[in-house]
Amino acid sequence: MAAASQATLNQQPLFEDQEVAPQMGFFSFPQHLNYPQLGNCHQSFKGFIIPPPSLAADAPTTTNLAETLPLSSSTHKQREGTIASDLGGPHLLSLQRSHANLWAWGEVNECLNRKRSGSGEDHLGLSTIKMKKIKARRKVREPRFCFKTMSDVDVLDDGYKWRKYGQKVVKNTQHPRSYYRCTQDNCRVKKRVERLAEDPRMVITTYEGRHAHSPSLDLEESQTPSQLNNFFF
DNA sequence: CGCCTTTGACCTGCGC
DNA sequence: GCGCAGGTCAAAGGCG
Repeated sequence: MAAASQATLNQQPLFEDQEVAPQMGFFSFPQHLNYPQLGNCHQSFKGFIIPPPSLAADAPTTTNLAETLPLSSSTHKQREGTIASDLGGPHLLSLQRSHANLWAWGEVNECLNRKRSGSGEDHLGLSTIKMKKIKARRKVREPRFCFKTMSDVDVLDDGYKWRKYGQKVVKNTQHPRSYYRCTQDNCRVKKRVERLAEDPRMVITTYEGRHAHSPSLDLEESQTPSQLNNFFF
């Protein structure tokens, strides 16, 4: 795997700018989410951690890397190039910064805020009230991870078996959002798939929760006990 | 027959 | 309290 992708959420971010580094990181598809099918292959799904959408009231529903990251152009281009070369194709892309991803962002931000001395508002202007609301909702939400890919097919082959349990037309979008649930017994992981309104070629996938089992492909093929031990933080 | 998708109804949270 | 929008349920039907 490329050196630039070595940093994960739990590791030292690869940023020169220490002011923004704690909030963002260049990472491989998070291992703790247990998607080896996505995270370990060459076209591993990588992206950028982007500040929570709730921190910017006028933030667009979705963003792209160039618009979002407060990095120097040279830094950005360098990383962008890394992504392109790693992918070797039109696959990978960026995390999405949407309402659907809000709880996940809240979780990331909460961790970051523990390191900071709190005041009425945090460094990015998030009000205490808003934070409380986010935390209140998070009580009933599993951690989420969201990313977008350019793909003709809606459902990515992540190694797990999913059963569709709902579809909903989302306001101001032409394409319906599909809801999937892991078919494994006792596994409550969910997945949402929708196409980007601005660019229907882009598929936005949101995972909610963590699998407590291995991908179905692994079950059928080779699986070692050590692999089974890697599912949790 | 079992598993899956479809789809309308229902539930829930949130903003006003 | 009301209405809206997102999320979920569950019955019905399709498919292998």
